Amino acid sequence: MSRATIILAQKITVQTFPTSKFKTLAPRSRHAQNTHLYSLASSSKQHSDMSHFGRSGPPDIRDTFSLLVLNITFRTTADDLFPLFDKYGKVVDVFIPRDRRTGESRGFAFVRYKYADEAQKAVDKLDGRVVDGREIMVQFAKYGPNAERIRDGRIVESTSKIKSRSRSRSPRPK
DNA sequence: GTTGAGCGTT
Repeated sequence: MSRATIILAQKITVQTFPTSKFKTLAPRSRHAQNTHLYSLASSSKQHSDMSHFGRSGPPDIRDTFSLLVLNITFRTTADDLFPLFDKYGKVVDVFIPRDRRTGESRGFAFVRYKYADEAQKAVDKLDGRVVDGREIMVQFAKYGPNAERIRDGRIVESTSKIKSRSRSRSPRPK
């Protein structure tokens, strides 16, 4: 109950965790660099340290439209792509697949938009643009969740399902 | 430390 007890406890804590132990976490932090930086769940734009790995799957892919971004530089990160793509619409998530062993980028990325028209506009505006000295190619993702939505590089889903920005949240049946 | 057609994580 004395202060000496607290000080003793602090010393024990320091001895239990030597500073050398933390070096193992420092070098390979590239894994959290390119993955899922932006999600709707987190209202604020978190930084690279925030990756929802460990949770169950992708953040929130309900009614999103994925774009495939090809021919990007191997050192281009999601932090570089997000400001560029977010200018043309609401970007829900940016994901860069990486090699599981080396952690290197595979040279392409997926950018998910919330609305279809904004995604289409990003394709028109950013396809062929030079990013980090390379000409990127932006197109709708052919495979994956919204494969049936895409025909010939455009969205052919029934427009009744693609509503305007006012998406009313229907009450969830129990 | 490099490379260059392609379609993605729990």
